[in-house]
Amino acid sequence: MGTSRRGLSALTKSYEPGPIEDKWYAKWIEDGIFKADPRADKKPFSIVIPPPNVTGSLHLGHALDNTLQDILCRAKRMQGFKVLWMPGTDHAGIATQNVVERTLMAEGKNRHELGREAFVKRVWEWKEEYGSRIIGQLKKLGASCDWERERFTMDLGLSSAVRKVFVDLYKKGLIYRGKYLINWCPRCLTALSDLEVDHKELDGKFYSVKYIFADKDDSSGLTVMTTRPETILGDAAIAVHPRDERNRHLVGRNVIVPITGRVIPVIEDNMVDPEFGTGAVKITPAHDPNDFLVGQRHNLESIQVIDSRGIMSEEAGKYAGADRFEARELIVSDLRELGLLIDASDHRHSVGHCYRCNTVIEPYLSEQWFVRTKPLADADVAAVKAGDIRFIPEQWTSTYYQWMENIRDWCISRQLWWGHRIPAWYCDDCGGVIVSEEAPESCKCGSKNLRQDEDVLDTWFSSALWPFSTMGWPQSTETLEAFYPTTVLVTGFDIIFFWVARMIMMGIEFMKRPPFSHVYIHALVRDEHGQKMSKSKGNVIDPLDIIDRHGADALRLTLASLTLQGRDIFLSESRIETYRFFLNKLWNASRFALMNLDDAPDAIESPSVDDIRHMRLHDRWILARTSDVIKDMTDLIEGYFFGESARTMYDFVWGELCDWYLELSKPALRGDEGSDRKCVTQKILYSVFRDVLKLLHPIIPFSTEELWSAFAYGDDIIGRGEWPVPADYPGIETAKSDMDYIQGIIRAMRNLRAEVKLPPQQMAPMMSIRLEDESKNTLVRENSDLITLMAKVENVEISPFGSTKPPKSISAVTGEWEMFFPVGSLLDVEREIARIEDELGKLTRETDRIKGKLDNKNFVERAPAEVVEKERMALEESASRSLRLEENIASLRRG
RNA sequence: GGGCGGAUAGCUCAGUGGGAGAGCACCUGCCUUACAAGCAGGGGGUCGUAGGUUCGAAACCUAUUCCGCCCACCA
Repeated sequence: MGTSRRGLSALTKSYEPGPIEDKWYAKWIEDGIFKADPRADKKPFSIVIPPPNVTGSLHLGHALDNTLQDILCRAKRMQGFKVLWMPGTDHAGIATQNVVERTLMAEGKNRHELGREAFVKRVWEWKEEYGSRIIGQLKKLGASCDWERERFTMDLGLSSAVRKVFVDLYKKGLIYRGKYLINWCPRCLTALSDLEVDHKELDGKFYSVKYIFADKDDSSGLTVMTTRPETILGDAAIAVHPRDERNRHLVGRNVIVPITGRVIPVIEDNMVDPEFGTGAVKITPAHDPNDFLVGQRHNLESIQVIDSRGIMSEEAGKYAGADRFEARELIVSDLRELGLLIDASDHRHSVGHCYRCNTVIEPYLSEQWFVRTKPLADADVAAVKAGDIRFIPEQWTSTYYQWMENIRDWCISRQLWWGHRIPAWYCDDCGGVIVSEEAPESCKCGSKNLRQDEDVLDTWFSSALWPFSTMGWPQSTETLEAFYPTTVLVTGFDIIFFWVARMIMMGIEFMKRPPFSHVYIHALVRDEHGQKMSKSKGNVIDPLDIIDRHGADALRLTLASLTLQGRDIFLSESRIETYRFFLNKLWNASRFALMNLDDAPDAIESPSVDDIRHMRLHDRWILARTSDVIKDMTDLIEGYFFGESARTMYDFVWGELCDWYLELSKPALRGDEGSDRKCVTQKILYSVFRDVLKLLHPIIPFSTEELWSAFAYGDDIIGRGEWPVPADYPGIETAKSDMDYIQGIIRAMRNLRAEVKLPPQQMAPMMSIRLEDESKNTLVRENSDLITLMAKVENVEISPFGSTKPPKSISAVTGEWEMFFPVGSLLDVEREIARIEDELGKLTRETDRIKGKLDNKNFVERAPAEVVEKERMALEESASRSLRLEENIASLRRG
């Protein structure tokens, strides 16, 4: 007996995550296993992290997103890929500026007192202090990013990429500047893109207002309906539909705007729905997006009565200085007094809100920069249609098309201080505009009075470049060469338009290739009742708190298990416990195995083909099932079936390995030391646990790593280990159906025991069980005691019948105590040889077919290289498989 | 208005043509030398509704109801 080198004594009696996790994370970093080597001679696999906001603290969305990415990266490393997982953070313009402004406010200051330069400096300081917090939290989760490559969207390199992209698009005419009606947040005091507006249904009033005709002798008028009476002050026309029989006679007449007394024309425009309301619409070009378009078509004046702060402007006359909502009330009451308010009915309608501060958006006329998106979007739709980009689950494809095909120009300028300043300069002398990557010395007119545009870019502009800007673009780098395009993007559906679509846009435009071939869209994490988690509801589960109490592995396993394609995740504490219990089960099963390997020779190994002779049914069965699970897991990971893969392991480890194999292996393990039976069982434990730990490692890296080291499988930490390969022992396929049969019988017997209330540990001399088939033939008669049964499974006898399903009926009779239990079978050598030979035949025919194909000159020369390569690999594979099968036959004959 | 998803056990959800399942909760019995964070057994569902296809439907088709989400310029 060799000295034990296994770490049983080091294993606590139950699974305690705390100290293990920090220890292993430090070791992984020290060993540099997360580093991506672009020069490695391996197939590439790359992911760029969805950069969390620097303001952020790890929430469950991040936890899920990064768990899934980590599972993929770790599995791919084990499968022999060179893996790059690119980490970093986003400067998150408005969000970060708001946070820092709040800290200023607490000091009784505001950013304007500080001035732009000092304020931006202050944000940088804030970023240096807090920006790394989320990175530390990702490490807690176990994220295997290549941290040495960490990027920030406002790094020097990324900033120069931003300027280059801006200038290029400007030169191509895809970026322009102009005065348009945009979404404006009166609190943040900046423009927002259409996407940054949240539409919410609100209860409001629908006011019917009378506009008197301007003709001196006519005191009648027409009625229009509005939800925003305060904009009456900015009315420039009344519009009706050209084919509206009810109203078309009004066209050409003039009406008097209530309160202001301004005289405006009645015009015709297709935008009006003749069926809706009175069929006549007031047109306020400066305060409504539709009206703005009508105003442009008819060359109407834009009268701005609300300013950037949402306050009525000088143009609003006596209402000037009032808040827009106050003004609404005042005007309604004035209209009522004037007798011009016909009606005010309740009306539910959708109102835009700022996605950052929830303030009601004001359509606001101002000078902004835009990206002309239509020409870019066409190529992006084409890329998805051509299959260059695949959405998983597929249903998101149509969502993407729908948006891309109806895309509108993207307002990219923001009136903020934190962000990438727009690289445009204005000449105070000639009024010219210079767009350039670097600050120009002077204007074309020779003037040096140049001012840079005050605005910064939408934060999503820089994140749109993330997949290539982080890899060093616009320089050409080894990293880009090796890892662009990335393999898969993993993110939530909430940023498909904000981010995914725009990355595709920029990737195709600047790299000529889509930035990723797969987009895995995962669900939202909600609370156990399906409610969105929010601080106000008090239903937030903090992942860091979960990690503290249950460990990162428990959280990761829970999230992975609940991730089923296309379905939201409802999370609760009790659910996390379920999976923590699993970790404990795995832990204790490992302790059991280690205990029984402890007296094994040091040089323990996997079972060999010759060992099959000493195996019992359950031995062959567990090897077969392990092989199945390896194959399943490989496919499931490849297809992004996270929930299914976690479930597969859960069910296999708990329901098969622990519940059945470990129990059935006990008699052999208690046998004489060095006996063939004991030795072969030890080999099986050794090899099955090795494969199980490997398969679980991507999902629960910390605990598997700890167990791996306790098993002393090798000096290599598990992250460098290879992905397991399905073993091919003779006789294991038939073991599965035979085992099914036995399990059926055992379950039936336990059932019966419970029904007749047979105490545990007690033999039942007066009871036997008779199992019958459908024709009432007695198949099995057995004493019901479980221990006896186990002993019987151990001493297998040859079965006279070949049924693969348990008998239909079972009845208990009292009678003589009779032992007769022909369960399962020993390996039927002749039958197994015949089966293998049959398989070998099929394999030979397949080999011949491929050989023929490869001998065909046309095929080799004309077919795509990868197809030919695939066939070559298939040939190699089947050749080595034939060899294995022949060895198996030889071994069976020897035995 | 357009699009998408869901409806299966008390709860949360698997199950893509042939025995209705898991976890949690509940009941019964067990501290059996890996694990009481465990083991064994059990109760509980006309698979939203109505048609259709099929020898056979929880699954496929059609219609319908309810719930959730996304998009959209309904003044």
